[in-house]
Amino acid sequence: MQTIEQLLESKDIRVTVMRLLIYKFLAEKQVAVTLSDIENAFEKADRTTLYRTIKTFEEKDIVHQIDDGTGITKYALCEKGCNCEIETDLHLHFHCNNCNETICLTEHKIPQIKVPDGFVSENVNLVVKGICDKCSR
Amino acid sequence: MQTIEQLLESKDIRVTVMRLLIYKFLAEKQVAVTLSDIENAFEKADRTTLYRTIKTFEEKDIVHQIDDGTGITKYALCEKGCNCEIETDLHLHFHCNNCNETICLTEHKIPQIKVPDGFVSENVNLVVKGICDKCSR
DNA sequence: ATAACAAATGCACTTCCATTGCACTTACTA
DNA sequence: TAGTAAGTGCAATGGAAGTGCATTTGTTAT
Repeated sequence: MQTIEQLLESKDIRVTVMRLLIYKFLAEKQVAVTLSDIENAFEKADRTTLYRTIKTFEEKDIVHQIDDGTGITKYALCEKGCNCEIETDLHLHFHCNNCNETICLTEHKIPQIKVPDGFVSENVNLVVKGICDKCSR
Repeated sequence: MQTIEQLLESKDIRVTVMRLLIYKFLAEKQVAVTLSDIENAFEKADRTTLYRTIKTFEEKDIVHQIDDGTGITKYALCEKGCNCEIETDLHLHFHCNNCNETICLTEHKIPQIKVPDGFVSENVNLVVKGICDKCSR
């Protein structure tokens, strides 16, 4: 079990207090979060810092960006072994129309999508919308 | 073959010059367009009018909204028989990373997606990104 | 230890798109 | 044809993303 510090270092990310806090925040959350969510959780920190931290995490494949169709980009921690940069590893996201939360269904891989001749598929984004398990109970 | 006027009337949309023009514009386009695209095509018209016209069309299922991940919402005319409000009729969209255009692949239905127990799927949004046939030649 | 440098942070500002309120105009209806 | 409802145009707002620059913090080499 490696510490967060070790994880960050292994990804060539300098360890700072802010980054540790943001990482922990993301780790606690089971759902994808918006920048505003993070902002509200860290009222003392500047939005720019949070923004750039997330961008750094994204570049280094610590978080991945999710576009769930709400118009606001969300972010979620990559799971161990999540190779979100590799096309074949893409998982789908579930957006709850009730609680408005977006969840990574990591174990649900996206089926191979056929595109017409001449089209080259590089990337697939699949969002299922509906009611999540918490809300459907 | 029904005229555009008849189509609009059948959907309870009052026929106006502006609406006819916007409909024709959308019909000519083979790709999904942004509000700005429409705005540029009708420099004399106000942005608000275009915006609200599109929203009206959307409510009446004449156009459907596409979120291709560029952050800018696009719109495309529903094909005849396109029941975009019905889950099983969802088609996928292809976004070209080169020319930045988004195309409805109407004939490509989205495969049935399985979600975990407790989750209720109401809607599926699938965007494939890559290179379109025009750009890959 | 500390000077020097690089990276991280905070503040202010900008841009872009979506959306709304209100006044005015156009189109249907009695 | 007058009255009313809907459509349109102008102005303004708001939210989110992104950038420039000064300041602070952390790292490295002397």
